[in-house]
This record gives sequence, C-alpha cells and structure tokens, in this order.
Amino acid sequence: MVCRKSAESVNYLKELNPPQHQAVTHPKGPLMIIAGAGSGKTRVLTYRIAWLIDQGIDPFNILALTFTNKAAQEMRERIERIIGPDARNLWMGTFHSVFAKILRYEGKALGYTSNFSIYDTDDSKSLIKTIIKEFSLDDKVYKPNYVLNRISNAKNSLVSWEMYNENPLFREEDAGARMPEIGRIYKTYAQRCFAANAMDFDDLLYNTNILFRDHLDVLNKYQHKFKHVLVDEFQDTNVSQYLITRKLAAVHQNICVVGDDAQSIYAFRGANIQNILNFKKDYPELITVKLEQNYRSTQNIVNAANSLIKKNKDQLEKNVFSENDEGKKIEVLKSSSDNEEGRAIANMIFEEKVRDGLHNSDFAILYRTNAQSRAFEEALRKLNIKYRIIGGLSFYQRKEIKDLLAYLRFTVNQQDEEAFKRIINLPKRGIGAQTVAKIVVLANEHRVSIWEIVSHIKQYIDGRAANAIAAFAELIQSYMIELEAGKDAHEMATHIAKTTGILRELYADKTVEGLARYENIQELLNSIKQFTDNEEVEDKTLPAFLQTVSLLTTADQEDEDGDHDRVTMMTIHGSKGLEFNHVFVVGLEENLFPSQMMLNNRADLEEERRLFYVAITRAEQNLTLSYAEQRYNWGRLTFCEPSRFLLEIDEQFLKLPKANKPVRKSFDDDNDVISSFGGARKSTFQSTSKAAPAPPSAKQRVLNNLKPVGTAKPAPEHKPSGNFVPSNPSELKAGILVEHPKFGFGKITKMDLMGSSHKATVVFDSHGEKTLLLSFAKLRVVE
DNA sequence: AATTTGTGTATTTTT
DNA sequence: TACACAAATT
Repeated sequence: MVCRKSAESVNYLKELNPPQHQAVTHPKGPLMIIAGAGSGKTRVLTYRIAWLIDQGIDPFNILALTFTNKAAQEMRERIERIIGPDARNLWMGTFHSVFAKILRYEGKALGYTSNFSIYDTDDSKSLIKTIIKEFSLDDKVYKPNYVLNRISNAKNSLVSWEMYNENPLFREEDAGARMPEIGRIYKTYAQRCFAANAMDFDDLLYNTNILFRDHLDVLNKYQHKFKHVLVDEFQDTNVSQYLITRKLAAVHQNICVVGDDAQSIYAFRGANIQNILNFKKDYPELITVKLEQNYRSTQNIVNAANSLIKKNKDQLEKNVFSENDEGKKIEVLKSSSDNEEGRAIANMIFEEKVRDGLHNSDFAILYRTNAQSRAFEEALRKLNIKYRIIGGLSFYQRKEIKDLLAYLRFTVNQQDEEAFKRIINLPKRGIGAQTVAKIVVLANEHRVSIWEIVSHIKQYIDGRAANAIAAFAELIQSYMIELEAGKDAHEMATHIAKTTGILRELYADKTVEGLARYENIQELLNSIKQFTDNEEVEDKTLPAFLQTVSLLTTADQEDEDGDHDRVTMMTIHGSKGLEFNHVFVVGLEENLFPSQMMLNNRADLEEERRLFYVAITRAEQNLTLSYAEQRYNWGRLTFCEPSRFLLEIDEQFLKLPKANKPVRKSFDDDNDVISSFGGARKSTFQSTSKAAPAPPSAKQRVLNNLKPVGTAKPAPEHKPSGNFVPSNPSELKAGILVEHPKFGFGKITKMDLMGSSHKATVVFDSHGEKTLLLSFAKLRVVE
C-alpha cells in the first residue's frame, strides 16, 4: 500500500480545531465523536478517512456507514479530492446498501440466490394483506400497517418468527390488542418472503446478523477485511445495525462512531438512543471527543436551539456554542390560515431575493408531514419561484414505474411473488383473479413454485387463460435468455419496456395523465442509461441496477433537470445533515408539530423536540418559525393553537409576530376563512388547550397580536403565466364557455358548492366531463 | 373480465 | 378531502 506524503495532510489538518484534530488523528481503538449540530462532523469524518489512508490503510479495508447514499457519495468525492482515485475502493454507503451487497455475495449460505429481490414497504404490505385474507381474518381488526410494524420491530430486535411464537409475552400483547394471530402471520410472511427469494428492508439487516452468527467463516472474512469501521449518524442506528458493527469491529476494535444524541429522530423505526449511552459499556477503552463549536449558524440561532433542547431530560452533557456573528432574531410568523402561510412565506422569499441578493437555493421550507407541501407549492408557483420537493411519494413509487420495475424484477427473479402479481395481467391479457388463484392453489398442491406452474402451464390447465399464460411465460423466458446473454441493465429495460406493451399502451393514452406516465417511463429509462454509462459503476447488469434502485433514499433524489437553484421543501426528517441560509419551519401548531400521535409519553415528546432542534439548526443566518390559526385537516377546517415548542424557546431570541405583512387576498381563497369569527375562536382555544403550560407572556403576545389580512396591497405583483388565472366563481355559471390550460375548451354544465369551495362540472371537447375544484383549477372564460 | 360506482376510512416521520 | 377497496354493472 502506498504511503502518501504528508504535504497535503499537514494542510488539511491545519484547518481543524483541537477536538476535531484529535478525532481525525485518533490512531486506533474505539472512538466516539459527539458532534453538535454544525460542528463540522462531515469534515471530521472525511478527513479521518483520508488520514487513515495516509497512514497506509488500504481504502479497501475501510467500511464507512452513512445515513443516505448521497452523503456517502459526497463524502467519497471529498476524500477523492484529498487522496485521489483510490477513494473509490472505500466501502461506503448506507447500512442497507452495504449489507445488501454483502448478502448478494454471501446469501447462498442462507439459501438465497444472488438475485434476491428487495421488497419495499408497499410489497411487504401487500403480502401481509394477502396473508390476512388467506387466513380469513378481518383486515379491519388486523390492520396491515400495524401487523407490519409489529413484525418489523421484532426483526429489528432480532426476534425470529420462531422466537416470537414461543414467547408468551408477545402472545399476550397480541391477544391484548385483539390480534392473537400475528405470530402466525409473521411465520407465513417470513416463509413467503423466503420462498419468493426476497428480503424486505429489515431482512437485509436481520439476515446479515444471522449470516454473521451462523457462518463464522464469513464473519471472520469481513472482520479481518474491515480494519476500520466508521458509523455516521450513530444516534439513528437500531439494535440490529449496532450488533452488526460490533461484530465487524470485534477483531480490530477500530470502531469510530459519530453522532449527536440531540439529533436522534428515528426512534419510530427502531433507532435506539441507548446505543450512544451504552456504547461506553461495550467499549471500556473508549475515547470520547466532543465537538461543540458550531460553525454553521449565528449565535442567536445556536442559543435559541440550546434553550429549547435543554428541556429534554435524556441527553448527554454538551455545550454547543457559536463564535459567528450574533445575527438576527428569529422571526415568528403568524398567519390566519394554511394558505395564507404559504403566500406569506412565498412573498418573503420573493422580497428577500431582491433585497439581499439571495438565490432560491438559499431557502428551505421544512415541515412535519409531507402533506403540508401543498400550500407552499401553490404560492411559490404563483410567484414563479422554482422549487423542488424532496420526499413525498417518490418517483419510484409511481404506478407505471413500479410496473416496469416489477417486470425487471421478475425477469431477474421468477420467485418474486409480488412482482408476479403486479405484471401477470399487465397489459390486460385476460388473466383474472380466478386464474391467479388457481395457479397459487396448483403451486401449493404440487409443492412447486409459481413459476414452475406458469412456465409449464399446459401441463396443468387448458383453455384460453392457459394460452395467455403460456404467452406470458414465453415472454419472460425470452427476457431471461437475453439477460443470460449478458445484456446490460439499459438494454434489458428498453427491450422489456418496448416488448411488454407497457410503453405502447401509455403512448396510445393521450390524456394528460397518460402523457405524464409515458414521460415517467422515459425518465426511468434515462436514469438506467445513466447508471450503465457511469464509469464508476462496475456491475452494469440488471440485478445490480435493481439493487441500487430499491435502496435509494429520499434524500438521494436528483434534480430532474440540471437546475439547482430551487427553493427546497421537505420534511424535517429529510433535512438532516443539510444547511440553508434561510430556513422556514412551518406549521408550528399543537397536534401537528408536535404530532398528535407523539403526545402519549415523555420519550415521544422529547423526540419531537429533538426534531424541532434539528429543524432550527439547519439555518445559517435567518430562521422563520411559522404557524397558522386555522388549517384544513382532512377536509375539515380546524382551529390551531401555537406549538408548545414556540413557547419553549427563550423569548430573548425571538421576534414575535410583527404586524405580519398583509398579503394579497386573491379571489381563489374561498376556502380560507379570514373574517373574524368572534367567540368561536376563543372557546376553541380554551377547549383545546389541555396540555399547554400556563401562558407565559410570550404566548400572550403571540395570541393577542391578531391582525386583519387582505386589505393592503400585496408585495410583488405577479402575473401567472399565460392568460389563465385561478377562476373567480362569481363570474362562472352553467352554460359558460371556458378554456383550461391542460384540457382545452369546454362548457360548464353545473356549479356546486362543496363546503365552502366551489366546484364546476365542465364538459371538455377533447377530455369529456371533469369536475374541477375552483380554488385550484385555472379557467379562462371564453368571450 | 373490465369498468364504473359507491362506500369507508385514515390521516407521521423512512430505510 | 382523497384515496383504496368492494360491490355492482356492462
């Protein structure tokens, strides 16, 4: 191994403060880095890896586990800039992707082939549903989500289905929840996944544990291979993940974990904050380094965040401080409704861009739930501000994408039951539920796989369904042959898209949706092309692509086009590790943030508080905390109370609601109730303020500062593109001719009132009858 | 078997 | 509201 010269190492080490330096150059043995928000954690991790390589460690012997693939990729690039192309040999990625890779090599020890499928949450849920149905259980009692959660928790604690069924504790719990059959469902679920040569997300970790437990030769190999194990975002690892790293580090004892207990926000999926707290017990020799200087944010922001987080009981002692400018106070923004909140913030962004010369990419809007993005999308669109939404239903969850991927999956792995169910009658080939059920029965009777039946269908049944199935089998077989012949992922996918008829069907569909779907497929094919064209990818086969694709994290989403200058919108969970000049934390209302479901016990509430802490500490210069007084919740207008978290931040850091700028009240706002509602509000607040602490002056001021909205002139006037404007219900009635930007010309046949929002039924010349919600639809009245 | 209509129900965060 | 799923049509 090359031992690099230290000219550069001296350079990069010089940039570090003493604790950072200590962390980077820690020679060997267990190391825990407690890294406060914005303390240069990524830099330390990067430099440490570079430093290790400088010390003569082969990149091939270093394992670095990150929270997202993107983080891994970025880190790899940064290391490459320091040490050169050797960085490519690092083992770096998420737990799931790294161990999926190892399981691909070693899985046969457990009875899986290297082509195993990875079931995503939808697949898992679908299988659970199927099983519940097969057991003739009531899926209103056995809620698939609950059952899946239960199984997931079991696996993450390394409880096998056998152990689950033997343990009376679980049985009692399930009986108490009136779901005594969960153990049986778990068993069947596990067996069915195995039979399908498929692993769900939890299996990737669970099976790795089993692999290392039962196959010491394999464990040994990787223990010796990984001379250094580094774990980022350690506070968000679960027991299953922790045990894997502990086993891997058992020989060399070179384990370095980086984390911040104050930023642990994934307990809901099994992350265990105790991992951090117990780490010392597992490694008595442990050296702990604390990084406490925040380089990211203003003093005001750091101090405000500190004043919040100190309300939590469970935390390590730590003193995060900033030596940056004191900075501006945190602005608290009050709006009368969720839509108003959207407009106010869009306007602030618009003005600030002009005033301070900021770019779209300097702004982020962070919310608790994905559903909250709507109002902001609308408002930003109206001001022509470009944005990107991270998360939500991702590209890969769209129906047409999942369909094509299911074909690819089935081509690679014919055991894949979920993929089979998706594609057997797609496009329509006249194979209905009856036929599929018959096949499943036959497979069970003859104790063979579904594919065995399908590929020899004529031996089992005849009739027209049999012909259709034979054709299907032949199609798949032709794909298998091409795969065997060594075609790469892109060639395969293009060929399959063309020859299944999926593409043809979508092409024929000239509706807007059909067009969009067609484009989505094209986009998927493009991204596969990128995959096979990428020189850093060694394995360009279809199985390799599928593996990568199923383990993409939401943060991994690429910008659709090269345009990076966009306002970012995402959940706070998604914002981890990121930073922005100006951050808006929105929807700060009781029962929304903190979420209603997290109010049951202290631990949950503290996790919500940490979540808020994460949100605040994303901001570099400007922070705006926003809440609305009313909000539509599942179609119902509800009155909201400011979040308790707002009141927990020390008042000296806040600027309470300024007479918040009146924002244009445009005519599409009928679902905003803006006029005063007198006594109603007061009583609502009183009746809902069960959990709120006694009102401090801050709260008083927040609540009293009521202001009328919608009279003064808006800030920047802006024309929506084209002639289309959101329609004004008062000028519409049955019989009027209108034009819609997507659907073209049509005639209104009916006007309705749904709640407080207007609906118009329009018969379009080319698209037939549509019912449009006027608060969203843009219609132009044709003279 | 495919399409349309109606009913009910869930509303957190993600690998 | 809005989506998923079941029942009722064609």
